[in-house]
Amino acid sequence: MTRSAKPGQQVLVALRRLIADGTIKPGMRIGEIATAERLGVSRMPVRTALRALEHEGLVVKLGARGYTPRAVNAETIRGAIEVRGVLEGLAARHVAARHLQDEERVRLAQVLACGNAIFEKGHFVSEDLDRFYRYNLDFHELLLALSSNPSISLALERNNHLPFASAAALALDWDDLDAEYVHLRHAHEEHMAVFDAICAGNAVLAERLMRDHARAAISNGRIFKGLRV
Amino acid sequence: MTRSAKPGQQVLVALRRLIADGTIKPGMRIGEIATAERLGVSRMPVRTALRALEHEGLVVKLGARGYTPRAVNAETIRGAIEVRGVLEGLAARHVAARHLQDEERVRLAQVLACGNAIFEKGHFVSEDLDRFYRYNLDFHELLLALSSNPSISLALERNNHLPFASAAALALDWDDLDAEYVHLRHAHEEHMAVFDAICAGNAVLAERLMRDHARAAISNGRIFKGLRV
DNA sequence: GGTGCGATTATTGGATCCAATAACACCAAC
DNA sequence: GTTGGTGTTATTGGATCCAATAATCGCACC
Repeated sequence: MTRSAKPGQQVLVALRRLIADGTIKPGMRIGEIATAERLGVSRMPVRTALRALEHEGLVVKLGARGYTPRAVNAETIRGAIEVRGVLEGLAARHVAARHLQDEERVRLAQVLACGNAIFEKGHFVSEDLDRFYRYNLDFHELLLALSSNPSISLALERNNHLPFASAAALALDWDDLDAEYVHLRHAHEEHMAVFDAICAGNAVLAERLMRDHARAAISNGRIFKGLRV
Repeated sequence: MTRSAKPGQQVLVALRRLIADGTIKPGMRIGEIATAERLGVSRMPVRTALRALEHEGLVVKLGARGYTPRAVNAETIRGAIEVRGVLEGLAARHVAARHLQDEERVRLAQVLACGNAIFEKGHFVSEDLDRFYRYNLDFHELLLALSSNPSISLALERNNHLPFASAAALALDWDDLDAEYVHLRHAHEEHMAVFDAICAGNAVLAERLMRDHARAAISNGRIFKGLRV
């Protein structure tokens, strides 16, 4: 570990990376001692990190023989995305049900304006993927923040740790910008539809649109292209 | 701690109790050293337990000065129950959508038969509250198990740690058995309605009924009677 | 040759020790 | 009198050490 941050955080992010990029595959043992030596730290931060990852659902315990990455297949991800859709749908319903203050509506509109700015020139350049990533994250997070129900974010945290399950996971295809343009523009239009439903105070419509937004991510098979199933 | 179990589990349940019964109120500091001495164990299991409780959302960190119980008011609980309703609704929808195997339907019916047995004599004796508690838990857990989406259970675990938020929290009134009878019988009838919708393959109805089942727990003001708001 | 029991070994969980850090208090200077 | 800085102290995070436990390997007996 060349990073100079605190050992605890180092180990946490290092393990997440090792699991995410497949260096440690499901079925392989993750022992405290071996991991500690591998990362050049003591066993203690490794222990802490493993307990944390277990709580996040990224690893599972193997009795007295350490941990192993949780086996994650397409079905698991589909389920996690469905959970996200339902919870974000609940958030959208709440936001639509209580009438927003002007200041709050303006903040939402500003985020959406960022989205419009990305698409208005009619095509993508490669930086636009980064811009969309940022905009997309902002929209989803602001919606949760406006829902005034912290339990929703809390329940979502776990799913968001699973690869491909969070709203941040877009599985962007950096080679086919035109295809991404039409696809992500569609997602952006769904965002705007949710916004319209919220402004109209149509709670059930806002919820359904938000759910469909997640379902679109499921039916979009390209999400799984990077996954070894 | 007089218990002879493993220190780690001891500390975890001890802290949960101390927080649940109000011995440690929100705002009070929970330090590793003080807690370790109080429970007669080393600082290590206390540290582990506090990290776990933080992941569960029961305590929050106070910078470098330990932890404190998360302030939980009626609004928080309402939000958590709503999350539970949405997630259990999703489970019910899944169960209704895929057609159950006979063996699975029988298991559900058996659980419901336990419920019928509790109510058929037309009134409650005090043991019936325990029996209903067990039956209620079985029903909710079986539904989650049958949903074939482990992400739902995972997302629910956090909420279930909040007091009064889980399906196990019924806030039973041990003094007014007759009032409990009519109230819990209503809950039981809701369970049966969900079962009927599942057997009929009516997914949207099953989901709505399950949501309403949780909403009923919200509108049931007695849930909050034990809460210092 | 297979199975069961025992011993050894590896690995996690707990305790104690040490270092780094952040809060608090006190003192001095403006 | 107030404010800023410095020193002390308390508290968490990390490392090392120790004990308990479970798994594996080997040997003996059936």
